[in-house]
Amino acid sequence: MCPEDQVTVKLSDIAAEAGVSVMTVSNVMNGKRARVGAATIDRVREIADRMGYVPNIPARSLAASRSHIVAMFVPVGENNSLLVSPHTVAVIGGVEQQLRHRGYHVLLRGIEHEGDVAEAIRGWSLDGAILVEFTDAEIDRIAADGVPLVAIDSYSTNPRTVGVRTDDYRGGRLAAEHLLAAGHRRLLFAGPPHEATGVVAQRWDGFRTACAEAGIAGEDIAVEEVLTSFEDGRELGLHLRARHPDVTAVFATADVLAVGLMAGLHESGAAVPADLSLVGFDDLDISAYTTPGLTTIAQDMPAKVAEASRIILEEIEGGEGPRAPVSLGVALVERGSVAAPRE
Amino acid sequence: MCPEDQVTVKLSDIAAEAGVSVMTVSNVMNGKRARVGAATIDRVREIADRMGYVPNIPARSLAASRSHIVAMFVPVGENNSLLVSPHTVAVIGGVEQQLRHRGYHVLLRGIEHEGDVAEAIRGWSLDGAILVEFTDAEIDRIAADGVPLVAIDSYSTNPRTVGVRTDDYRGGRLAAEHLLAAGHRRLLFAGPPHEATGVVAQRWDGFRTACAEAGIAGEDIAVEEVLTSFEDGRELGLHLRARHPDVTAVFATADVLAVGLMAGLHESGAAVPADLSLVGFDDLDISAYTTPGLTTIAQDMPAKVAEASRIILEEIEGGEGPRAPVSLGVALVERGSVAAPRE
DNA sequence: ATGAAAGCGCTAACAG
DNA sequence: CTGTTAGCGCTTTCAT
Repeated sequence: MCPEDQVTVKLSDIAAEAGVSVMTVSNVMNGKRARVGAATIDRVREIADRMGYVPNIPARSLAASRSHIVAMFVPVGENNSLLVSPHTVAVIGGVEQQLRHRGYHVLLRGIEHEGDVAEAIRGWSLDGAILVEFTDAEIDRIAADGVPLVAIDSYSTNPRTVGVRTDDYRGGRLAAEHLLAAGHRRLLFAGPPHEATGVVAQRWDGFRTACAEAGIAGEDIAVEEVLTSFEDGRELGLHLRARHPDVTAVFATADVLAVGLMAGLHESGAAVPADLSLVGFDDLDISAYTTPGLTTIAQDMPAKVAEASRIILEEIEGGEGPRAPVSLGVALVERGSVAAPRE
Repeated sequence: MCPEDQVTVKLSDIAAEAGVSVMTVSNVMNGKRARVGAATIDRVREIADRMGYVPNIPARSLAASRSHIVAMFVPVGENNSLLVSPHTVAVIGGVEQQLRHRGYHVLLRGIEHEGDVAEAIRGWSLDGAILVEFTDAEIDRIAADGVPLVAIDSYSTNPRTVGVRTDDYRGGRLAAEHLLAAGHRRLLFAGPPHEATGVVAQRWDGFRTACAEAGIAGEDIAVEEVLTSFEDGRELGLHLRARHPDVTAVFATADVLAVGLMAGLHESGAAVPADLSLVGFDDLDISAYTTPGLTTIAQDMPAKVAEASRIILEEIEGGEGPRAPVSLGVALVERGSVAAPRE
């Protein structure tokens, strides 16, 4: 199918054909235009195309100790595979596209043991890596050196990594303010343990602060620690009214959780938003599909992907010096799950 | 952190330390146990650990023209990134885990142009590749040679690929039989165009055949061509009763579609299953969360992942000869979206 | 603007 | 069981 179906065309083949040295061809192929005459460039290009040249990536990586590969690391639990959350999926897919357009490749790698990260970086001569779904504590312990590391949704202060995340504090505030504006005073905060992840801690902080400004003390906010899953949300929903009879509104730190909550509430005979108002976080696709639609704090996923890609690329291609973490904007998306509290 | 923090420990360093040749170390590291004495193995192992040896993957790939890399190729539309469907996500995540445990690595690669596949295979010295979300027509055109290729959900007869898919024909039958058993006679089949993908063609075939056996001719089955998306399903749901006043049951070829349909029907004032029964396909997580729960044809995703991984690995490690495609089982999952037709 | 030499770290193939 | 000899295809460095 290809023009001249040589099994393997290499630089030296093109060099011979063009009557130039291997180095000249290499320079042409790598766009080092300053080092080669314009006429030569065109001729070499044409010959390479005609012969169906495909660069050998391992050879390039070995010689240059630079791979043009960026790894996406995702921790794997004992249970099973990776790519659990829709959020992670969006990040990985988006970053792959950005990097591909800039000539980089994506290695997808589940991490079982600490140390796998550093090992992979050395073994592959990675140009950079993006850490997804790691806890702050895990990121704190990362010791890989000399390679740009972007950590998604991290509040770790590990100086080797730069964090890219949503403005979670502001998101927490928005949720509280919206609920308070609707007239609610008895609130419940539902999410995973605060200490584990900075993300949740920030959302709690924003939520609590807005409440405090409205005269509601932190101790007066009910808190339920639940895992971020539909099932855990549903479970909580089933017993919510029994456990918190006076609560009139819930802020769940993730939409999956909120959607599960809604299902559990329905099952238990409670109506949303008539009996209980609900605000989620993320703005997943499914949040528009529930009945009622879920009012939620939307993350700016395209921006997150773009920033993560931009930073890793900049750091790889010459960037240096310490760099501040990036926080992306949030916005309240009103659907139908919030109303005034029942009298 | 590592024992002796050499920047780069290579085979020759270990060889020198152990007083053996580089080849011996190489053999030890690659588990070619037959070629090395037991005592030597232990000693070399110990030294390698102590020095913190990490194999250089590009070097290995170059020398062996074998990369231990399996690519996962996903087509990218003009629109944006890859990893769209939950289904694809599960496949990629699952396969990554299986391969990692067998010492292979996963390159995730969006495909923009035909030919990118063959180019990547050559350029990376890939050991194999898995094609996800390609249409049969696209797979027909793939010309890469000499490398095992597994195509997920493909009915292409391209002899260079081996298909791993669900028993879609049987799934179509199950859906029809369930609806017929509930007493429905006026059915609607909703899905993307049949010709484009073998998957849909098979489901239609099974559906139609079961209907025929019950005395319902193919012409008497209503058909709506819609894209596999929530929005398209919703759109259809909104106008369904107007367009097909006598239809009492719908088979949608995907759960996302079915869930959208359900939303549209609700909006239009139609009740599921009182006014209209609904069967989906896939058994996504969300299908358990709708109200009512969606009755659907479940795919055996773990089996799909396991088979795809097993086949690619077998083919890489010595397998040869033509191999038959694999079809995984399906099962009807009854939730609440099917009832007897209204009189 | 172009080329020659040297070697990246590893493995295949054969020799002992 | 172990060692030797040759590269894999490319880029670096330095010369011209």
